[in-house]
Amino acid sequence: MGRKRTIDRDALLDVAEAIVIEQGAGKLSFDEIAKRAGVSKGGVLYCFPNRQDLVAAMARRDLERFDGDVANHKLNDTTRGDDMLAHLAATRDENRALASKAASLMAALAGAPEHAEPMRDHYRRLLERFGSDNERARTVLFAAEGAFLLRGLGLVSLSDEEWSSLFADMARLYEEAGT
Amino acid sequence: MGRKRTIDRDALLDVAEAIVIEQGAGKLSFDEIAKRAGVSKGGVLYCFPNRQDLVAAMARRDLERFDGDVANHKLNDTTRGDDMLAHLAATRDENRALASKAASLMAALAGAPEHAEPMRDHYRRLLERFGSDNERARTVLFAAEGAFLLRGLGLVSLSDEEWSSLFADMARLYEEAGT
DNA sequence: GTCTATATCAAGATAGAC
DNA sequence: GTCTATCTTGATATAGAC
Repeated sequence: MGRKRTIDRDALLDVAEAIVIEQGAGKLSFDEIAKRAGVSKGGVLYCFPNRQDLVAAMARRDLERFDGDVANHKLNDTTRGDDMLAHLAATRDENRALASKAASLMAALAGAPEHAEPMRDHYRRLLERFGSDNERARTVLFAAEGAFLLRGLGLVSLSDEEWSSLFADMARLYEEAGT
Repeated sequence: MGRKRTIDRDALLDVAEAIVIEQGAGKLSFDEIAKRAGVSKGGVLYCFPNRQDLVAAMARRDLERFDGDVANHKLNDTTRGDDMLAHLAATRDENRALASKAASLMAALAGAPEHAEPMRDHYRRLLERFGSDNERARTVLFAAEGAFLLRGLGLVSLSDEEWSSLFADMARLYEEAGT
């Protein structure tokens, strides 16, 4: 067994994710992660030197998952391979618990310029891809993100029907502009 | 002098606001408020029994100020007394530092259902006023809030021109739908 | 190189003195 | 009604075991 036993970073992220989903980002602590993961607090801190790094890692993993969702929607859906329609569909279908966690993470990262870089990068790419030559697309993008964030933060409640028709309206706006 | 000397809650909120603007909501502490306001930490905690109450009070004051801004835009502007256009104009013109603070507070309140009530109320009223019979208005509202939040949280950067034209597009969308 | 145990320090909160 | 003293928790740093 030359194989070194190392703490599974990804498993720690799973645990952290569960805590955030259950109790919100505010209740996320190294102690709690350590307890649930069955390692020492120091072990957790060896993997993630501080809170911001931990949150940033969670956000990064989340963004990758979301990009995967978008790619799936591009292939399987009524999006006809259109990037924006796939993005809207992925945002619309995001699981509520995960959306709430994502919003919570974004909030936790704000004001930590250093660690928010993956997040800023995500939005930079979105704006480049959609917004540079198409003003309407940019507006639609902000509408989707606004709805996603406000629902995720628990600041608005929308029924499933309202949610669907909201995103349908966004898609309509986007497609009309392309005409 | 039967007049009891009481700590000026509003002055404490001013101090807290200054800290959040300078250093972000994460750096807001009772110690710092007490030091700057020249009272004891216990005195501050007497006025605001805990962190969430403090943040909630800041948010409430903010929302009142914003409502005032909207009212002004309704009177003075090219909004022709239209509620939505006034709301868009007020959101567009929000001072950057204050917007950043507001976004920071929203983030801090999320996940504290109890204390986020004024905020949820704000959005509930907005959706009732604008979104109940007009789907397009709802979409535009989310676009404005999305842009406001993402910029406030420092996750997107938009030039002044981009910002203006984004809000111009929202106003256009809203007005077209009313036709 | 990876982790545990322990120490330190900041900040929220409480009890009770004034 | 305000302040002092103190408790507790959690983030982070360090020392050194494996």
